[in-house]
Amino acid sequence: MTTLSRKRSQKAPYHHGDLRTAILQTAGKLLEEQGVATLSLREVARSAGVSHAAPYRHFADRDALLAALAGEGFARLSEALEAAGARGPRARGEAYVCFALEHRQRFRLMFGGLLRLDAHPGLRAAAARTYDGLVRAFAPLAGPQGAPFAAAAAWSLVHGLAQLLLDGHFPGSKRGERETAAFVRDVLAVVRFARAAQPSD
Amino acid sequence: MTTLSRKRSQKAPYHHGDLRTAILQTAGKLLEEQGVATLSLREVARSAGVSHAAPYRHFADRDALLAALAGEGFARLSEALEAAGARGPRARGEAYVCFALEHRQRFRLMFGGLLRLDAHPGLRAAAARTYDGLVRAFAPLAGPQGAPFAAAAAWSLVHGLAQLLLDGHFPGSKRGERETAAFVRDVLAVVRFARAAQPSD
DNA sequence: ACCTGAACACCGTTCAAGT
DNA sequence: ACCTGAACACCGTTCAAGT
Repeated sequence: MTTLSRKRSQKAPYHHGDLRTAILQTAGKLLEEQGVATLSLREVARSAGVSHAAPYRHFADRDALLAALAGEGFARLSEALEAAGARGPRARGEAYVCFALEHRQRFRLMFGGLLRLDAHPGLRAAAARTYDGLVRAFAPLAGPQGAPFAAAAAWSLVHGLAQLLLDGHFPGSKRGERETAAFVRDVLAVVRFARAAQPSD
Repeated sequence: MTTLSRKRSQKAPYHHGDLRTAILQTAGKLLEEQGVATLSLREVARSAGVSHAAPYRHFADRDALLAALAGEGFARLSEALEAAGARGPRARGEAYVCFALEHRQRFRLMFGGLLRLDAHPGLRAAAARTYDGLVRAFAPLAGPQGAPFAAAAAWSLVHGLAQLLLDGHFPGSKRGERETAAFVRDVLAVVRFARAAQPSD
């Protein structure tokens, strides 16, 4: 049943052309539906229509698949932040929270601590790009020596807000998208970043 | 066969007096050593010296044990925050980050999203006490109507900072306690909370 | 009341064997 | 090169049976 040479074989032969991509897609869908904890390699394989050993041709083990999914997540997050960042720092912050709320399980996988960044090449780099983007964005606002701290504070703020919203820790956070967006705006609006750090005691 | 009537039996009969507590302690130790992902009920039982089915007398399932561990965590976090809060809001924030760094896996369990707060009675209440303490602490600083937003912002800030530090997302965060504490101070020092929210566009 | 041992269905991982 | 099926050690959970 593939395009050029072969016509209507009964069963697809080995795979549908790119099993690695197919597995990542299937796993991504299952991840978002049910979370990391119950995401099994065997179910992914079943769902992709291959034997339970087939994924091992493309991923060293379950952790490697999870790391690939997290890597995709960091890349998409960076893209979303860069796109929104053009409309200013506040839009960037809101985009961060949006990403978390729209890809809940992916976000949890990225920051849940199941994956050690050091153990997976490329994953740390993908994560670092997110931070770099923030530092660049804050350089004009906080001055050269203040930028890393301001960027760290800003990232912490939106990251914590996203995480606590996901967990439902704020009273009344079960409301709709509209109300959540307003809550996010109001929380972010209350914060100011000082141009320079003060002596800390 | 209990304390009064029995002297030196060969083997302890059923358990060492309070299996529930023993399991919680063993599980807490194993959790901190190896993380949630690989914490198995069977290993806890083995490590506590009972059969693998014994824990089910005290916990409905693995999730219930994890929820109990998380509940302990929220209670201890609240205590630590109240104690430090007497020395001012900044000390409270630093105590939050300290707790996360000193109980890394417990903290991840509390906020990793493996447990749905609604599914475990008492867990949400324990978590809510943390937020309540923050709102009370921010009432004098941010005014009555600003307090919830300021408290949410403050919690988000220290929570995100803790989480990102745990994951090693800040360059150079592999240094010692001293340097980490200084970094935390500098990041927190850069943030100001406005008395009232401004129009958001 | 509290714990044990066997049993079941599932999983991650490996490996010889197939095409 | 890429995939399969059997196999192994492990796990969560249940349940009849022991004390």
